Amino acid sequence: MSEATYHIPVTETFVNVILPLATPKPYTYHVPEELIPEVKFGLRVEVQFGKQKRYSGLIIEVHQNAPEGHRTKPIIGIVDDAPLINERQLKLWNWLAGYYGCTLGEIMHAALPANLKLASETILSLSPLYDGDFVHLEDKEYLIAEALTIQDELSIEEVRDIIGTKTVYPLIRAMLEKRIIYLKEDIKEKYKPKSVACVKLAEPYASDRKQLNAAFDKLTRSERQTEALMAYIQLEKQQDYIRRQDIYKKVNADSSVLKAMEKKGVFELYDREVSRLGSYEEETVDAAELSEQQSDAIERSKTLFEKQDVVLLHGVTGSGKTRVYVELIREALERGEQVLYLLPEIALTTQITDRLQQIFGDDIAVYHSRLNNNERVEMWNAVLQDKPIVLGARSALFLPFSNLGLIVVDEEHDRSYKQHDPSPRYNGRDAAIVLAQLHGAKVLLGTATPSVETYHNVLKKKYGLVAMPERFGGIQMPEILVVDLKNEQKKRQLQSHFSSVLIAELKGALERGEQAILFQNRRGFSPTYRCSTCGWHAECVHCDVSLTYHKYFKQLKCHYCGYQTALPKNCPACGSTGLILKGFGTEKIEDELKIYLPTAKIARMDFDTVRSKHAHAQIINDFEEKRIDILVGTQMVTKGLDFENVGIVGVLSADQLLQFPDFRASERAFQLMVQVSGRAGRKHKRGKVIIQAFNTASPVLKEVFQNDFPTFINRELRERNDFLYPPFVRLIRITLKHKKPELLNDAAKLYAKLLKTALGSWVIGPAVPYISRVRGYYLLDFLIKLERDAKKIRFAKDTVLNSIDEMQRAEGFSGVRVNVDVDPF
DNA sequence: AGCACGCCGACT
DNA sequence: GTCGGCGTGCTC
Repeated sequence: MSEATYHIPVTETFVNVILPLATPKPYTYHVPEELIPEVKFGLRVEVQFGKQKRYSGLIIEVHQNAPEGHRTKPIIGIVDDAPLINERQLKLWNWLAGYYGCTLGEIMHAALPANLKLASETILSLSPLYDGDFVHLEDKEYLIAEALTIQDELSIEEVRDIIGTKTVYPLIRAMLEKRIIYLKEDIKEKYKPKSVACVKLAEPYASDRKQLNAAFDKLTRSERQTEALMAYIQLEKQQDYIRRQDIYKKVNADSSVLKAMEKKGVFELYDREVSRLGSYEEETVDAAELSEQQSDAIERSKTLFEKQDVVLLHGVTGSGKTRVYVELIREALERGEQVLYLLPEIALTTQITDRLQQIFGDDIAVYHSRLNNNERVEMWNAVLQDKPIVLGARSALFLPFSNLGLIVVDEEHDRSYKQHDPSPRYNGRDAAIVLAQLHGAKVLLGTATPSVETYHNVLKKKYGLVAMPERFGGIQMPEILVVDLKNEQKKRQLQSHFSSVLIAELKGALERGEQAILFQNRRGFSPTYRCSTCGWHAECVHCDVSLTYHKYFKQLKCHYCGYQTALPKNCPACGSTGLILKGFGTEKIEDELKIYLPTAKIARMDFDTVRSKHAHAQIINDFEEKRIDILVGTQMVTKGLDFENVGIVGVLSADQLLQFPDFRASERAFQLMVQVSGRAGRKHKRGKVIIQAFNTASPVLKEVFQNDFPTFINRELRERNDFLYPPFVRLIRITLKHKKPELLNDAAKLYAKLLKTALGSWVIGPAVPYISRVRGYYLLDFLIKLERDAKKIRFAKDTVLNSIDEMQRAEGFSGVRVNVDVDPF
């Protein structure tokens, strides 16, 4: 043999992995030889990240390019058999990260169900090498060692609790060195399939029924066992699989009976994995017959879709938009395509889900915030296995669709499509349009009150338009009355917050057996508690907001951070006892209505009354079944509810809607008032809407009153154009946060300089926002207005992000938190 | 998001 | 002095 040993040049294989963290970029790991054939896009791999933590990350690239400048760690293992995401999803993620200025990790964190994101936990145990002599231990070491004799394992968090300090690592390291304890890093699969205890026939009986007699012969001595076998044979005819529980119920047996039969070789006991997602058991029904307007809308949508990707279905409340969606969904299914139907979270009531399930049965799955972590994983898997229709809130657009043909974005105008708090701050409607493009799918935006940007896109012919101006079944639009509260006050007819007209109409409705909905855009009893002598008012200690009085809890509460405190009897500033509650919320309306209408059954629907899991559905159900006469509520009562017997809808204070301090106040007020009006008068009779206002001169009120969308949209577009607001410009809001106001100011000055050097006069700020402090953090805002020019916008976003880095690199500013919000309103 | 390192104020 | 909090930088 020659001296030259043939060294086969093995090219190393690497994978780029995203971790569900806010780190800016993917990380590169090398792949051990034995795993090379298995790695591919979309699989989760277990990797070490940092000194000891391990995570499951997602492979987004497999390549042979060794990274320069640093070593790589190996991947520890592969978690999945099949990819968890597809390439289109990654494209969507990349678009979101680029557009909304966040990291892929943050997107991944938002996109994947919690139970698919695995992270290791550090666990302490008592070392078997340790002799158990506690004498030489320090106090804290003793505490830990003692705890470990009681329970075998401790998490880091538990150690912190025992010691009572935040820093525990030095202690842990010391104990490790003394070999008192050892550490293990556990990464556990969090998803647990649900299984049920089942039973089946053992062989040979399972495959050869003729031998069943022999089985019966084995059981002659036990009546129970014979019965159980008979029960099995009977159940088998109706069910695909038989739960042991089914047998127990039928023959009053317990596990001992089946165990005995297993021993005799008649039955086999096994556990079967079952879905947590309920299946639809009832017969599906045909959708209702189409009205002429609906057939026209369907035809027109289809024609428009030949040339356009996005169509707005502008249909008044009660026009039957859902019926149009149903038809278009059905046709997409017939073409073998998947459909995503998006709704704002709180409109995802059983009213809409039941209706669609009756039509589509098990073809539809519902994805909403009430699902638990295991159910979410099962939804994810169901979509991986090509579930045809998904109905869900905005996060449903992260599900692993392979073949979308249609996305319905219902209540397109609804602002809760925009996520505000944790990054990614994305708009579900806009992301849905991008997702559709990636699939070559069509988007149907539906609403009775189109958003200004959507309608602008219609006017620019970017989107098609289908209008449904008539209500279904020839029902009339409600009659709208605007009541001038100044006038009522002058005539001394105002009873608390109720005009004489409203009270009279409510009484009339009750007498006729009709129901009513009252809308007040504030929860709690009273939004301010103030001193009539010196003007002091109760404020949150952590936030720059006034505290709301909640009568039920007898507490003042902060709606931003949850802080609560008792009502002081004397003014903390001047000692005066002249403290008064000012303003009103839903709780007060409910309370006082009971005085004026003592016989009415009144209920309230707001954040405070729907906290528990089924409360929301319960209230809606009670209202449907007429156990409630008058429903008082916040915006919740405006969304996605269809009731048949609502004679009166009241808006208690239109002023509050119109006074909001941002450029969307008019738009939102118009939408809310029209939406809530739409709840009135569905069957047989024309409904009435009563809008109370002190300032009746607002053009928006007139536009609502006259049901005049064209005038509203024209006026609104003109104003947006004049004052440079969306849709004529793009907005980016940057919020800087820090606990120390002086430091925040200095950081903001530096940041302002950096931004303004690059972007000039488009930068507005730093400005103290409407709420200047939240949860102990002071806030300063920047607003950037940008021309709608892709290159300039890209440049601006890069500048925004780079300047954050630069600002934070400056001495002392690294602790300044920064939120970037693209299209913030 | 952790975790280590290093600086600094409040205790023995 | 030293302990523990907190700001800062880094993780393939």
